[in-house]
Amino acid sequence: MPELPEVEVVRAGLAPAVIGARVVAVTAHDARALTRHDGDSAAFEAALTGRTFEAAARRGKFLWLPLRDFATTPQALIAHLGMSGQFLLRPGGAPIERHERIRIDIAHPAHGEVAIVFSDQRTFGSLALDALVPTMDGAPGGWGTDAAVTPSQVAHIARDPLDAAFSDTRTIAAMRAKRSAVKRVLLDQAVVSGVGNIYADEALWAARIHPETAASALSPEVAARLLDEVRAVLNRALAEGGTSFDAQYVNVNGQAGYFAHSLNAYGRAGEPCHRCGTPIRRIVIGGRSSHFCPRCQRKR
DNA sequence: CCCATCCCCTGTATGC
DNA sequence: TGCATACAGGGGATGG
Repeated sequence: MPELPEVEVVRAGLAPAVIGARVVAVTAHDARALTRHDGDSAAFEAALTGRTFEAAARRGKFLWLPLRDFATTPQALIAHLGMSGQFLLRPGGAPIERHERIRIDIAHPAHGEVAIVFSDQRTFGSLALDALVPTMDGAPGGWGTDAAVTPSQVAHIARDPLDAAFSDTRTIAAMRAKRSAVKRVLLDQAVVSGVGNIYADEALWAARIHPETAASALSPEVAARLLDEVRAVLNRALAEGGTSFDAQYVNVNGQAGYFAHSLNAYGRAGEPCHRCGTPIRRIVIGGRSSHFCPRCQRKR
């Protein structure tokens, strides 16, 4: 479940099940789900078995579960869901899922035996064990953790707009330093994280900005308004459990979110704009489809 | 730095 | 009906 709201739904679902739980067994069915891991499947299984999860954290679209220290370098199990990754919580011994890639059997002091199933149709998602490194700004690494660390693979990812330590001022400056189309800049996880193709289109529609506008051409005020709309749409989607078009995008219990009903631009090519009735247009920017209202979102 | 292109995969919808 | 093609919410690598 790719974008921030969907990933946060997963993080929040995992947290109560995994915090304080000990890994009893790990089964990596498919090595493609370990492309981020430095080592083979056997090494991953061995390194994770016996460890205890201490938290469930997230920054942007990255998730990580910090592991209780073994008096070595602090580590976390890191996950990126890619396009179609899912974490499903199942009873211990539950049958294998259709696109199951990795299974982590845990024992929780209160909930007993649970299987964490990482399932992924398109295999762009992956898990890894990664070292935790200090954050640049000394603030907590992300949602769900007080520790000022992130996995090394997350160090280059900007804070997301729902992060308490997110800086509007710095993000606006970073956006305006780019001459690329604002749509591309919203998708650049090193500038602002957590925004994907759906919510970029929705925020631009709400802010009435044409997606091909150069980010550098936005005034500080307009950039600030765009950022406010990004935050607003992420919060609304989160409140509705995320956006689900099909069975790929579900929470840890396999349930879909409701935000698809609230979309104003994404996937609505040819349908009337909810503000002015003009048909929504679809163009390609940076190889990704972009949906906008040609009347409300003028290029200036 | 910026940009376009390609890659990793599987499944579904669409057009011929 | 079969077959080819386009497209899908991600990110990273590469070459110009």
